[in-house]
Amino acid sequence: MTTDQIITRFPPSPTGYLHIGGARTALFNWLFARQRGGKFILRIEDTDRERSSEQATRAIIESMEWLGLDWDEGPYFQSERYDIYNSYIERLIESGQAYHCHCTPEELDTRRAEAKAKGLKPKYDGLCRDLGLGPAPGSVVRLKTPQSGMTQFHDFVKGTITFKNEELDDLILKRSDGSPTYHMAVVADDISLGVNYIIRGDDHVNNTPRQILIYKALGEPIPHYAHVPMILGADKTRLSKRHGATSVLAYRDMGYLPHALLNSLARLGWSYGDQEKFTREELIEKFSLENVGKSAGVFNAEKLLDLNAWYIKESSNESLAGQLKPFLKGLGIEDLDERRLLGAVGTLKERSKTLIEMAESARFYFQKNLQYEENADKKFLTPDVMDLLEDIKGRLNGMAEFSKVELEEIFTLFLDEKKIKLGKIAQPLRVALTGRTVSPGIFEIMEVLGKEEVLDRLSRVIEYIRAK
RNA sequence: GGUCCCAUCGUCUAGCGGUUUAGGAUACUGGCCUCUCACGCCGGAGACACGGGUUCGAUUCCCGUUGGGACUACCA
Repeated sequence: MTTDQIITRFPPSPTGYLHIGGARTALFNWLFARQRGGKFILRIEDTDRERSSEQATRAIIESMEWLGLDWDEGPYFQSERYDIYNSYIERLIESGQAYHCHCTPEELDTRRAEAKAKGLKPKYDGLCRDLGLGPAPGSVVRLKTPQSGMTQFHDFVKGTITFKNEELDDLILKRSDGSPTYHMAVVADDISLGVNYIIRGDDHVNNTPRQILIYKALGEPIPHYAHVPMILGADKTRLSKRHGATSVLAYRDMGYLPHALLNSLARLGWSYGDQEKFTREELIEKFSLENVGKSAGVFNAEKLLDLNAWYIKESSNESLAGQLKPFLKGLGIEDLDERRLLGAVGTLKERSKTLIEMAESARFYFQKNLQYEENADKKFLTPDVMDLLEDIKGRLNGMAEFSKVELEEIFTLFLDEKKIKLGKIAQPLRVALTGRTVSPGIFEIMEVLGKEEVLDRLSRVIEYIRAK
């Protein structure tokens, strides 16, 4: 049994950051390879030297790493593989499947314009096709495309797609400056790297017959194809900067968990019944090209936010604490007490949708000399709660075990004696301890803060009210 | 213009001829819970683009219309 190993690849061109559309393509390739025990290759398509940058390459790699999409081979750089492309082009010329063309771009333009004027297709007219020309300065190499018949392929998501060969023209394989064109480089790379499953955006559907023709001319086996629908912006047009955050790294910086993004990307275009949440392992196990939908979709940032909140809630305090630190640092909070951080995260994780939000909510735990928010101050730090706060302070001071359970007991007793509801004292207390009207439960906060800190903050607020 | 692809709630989607008063998620919304916020729970509103076929029966199959998208380069 010759079960060929499945080999997939992700070939971004380093002309910008990795956006979520590219990330999803990478994800699908990665999932497919991982599920089938295959190999996943990263290849940087940097043949366009004008637009490619090293910075973009770094951003792409950083994005892939952050998402945890690890590759088994590469990154390969097309700019370093010209010898390979040339050898394939030579093969094609020698076998008569490609030819040298001396038409200049200017000539082509005018002939194209003429053809268009006559209502004909603006494709290459084949002038040099049978001239048996040799290489010359400024000449290019073109593929001798069959002029009749069909090129057909089976697509794992779209089904069978057919093109008439007469629609295709003799595409250029090698430019006049000696560099390979996109189609040539892709095919040569995929052949030489053994790529046998090509999963890419459906903007490549029209490129597929051209590339298949190159495979055929070379006598190489044609890979399997799956064209996944594109991701659109909210206005249903192609994703671009004006659609807000589209780069993977932007989501990292906005405090999203990598798995939340991954999960959300997986569900955009792919589905598994009604299931919405998947672990990494489930994604690998359950992914299938058959369940990838055919139509383009709009990225739903609100849903991502909800997923993120859910994954934050599910994460361990330890893991969150580690991920939260850079965000706290961004707020100027550093060198913090590890125990308190862990406790803080524990109280905040079920009420934070992003790590940024969590960091902001966590501030009060680490700040000395809290600023009381103006409205909170006015509404809750009033003279009539002074006595209650004093009383509580005394009781807390007498506590040996400063835990949530003990605190609740103390308070139950206190409220009972004073014949008041918790609501009466909870908000003033919250403002005293956090400076704000919104926070985790007051007993949780007190436990995390610890007895000493709580007493400090109470003393301070009592002084503050008295001084008013 | 030509070629190719696509079309279920605002959005992501389930549905693969009858089991559907079209299900889930999110967002919106009413209520409950409650020390604030959030979570959670219960409920509401919200979709098969249109027109022809095929069929006993179409959201599901076929054709057309409309609408979107992609490609059409010596970009990738």
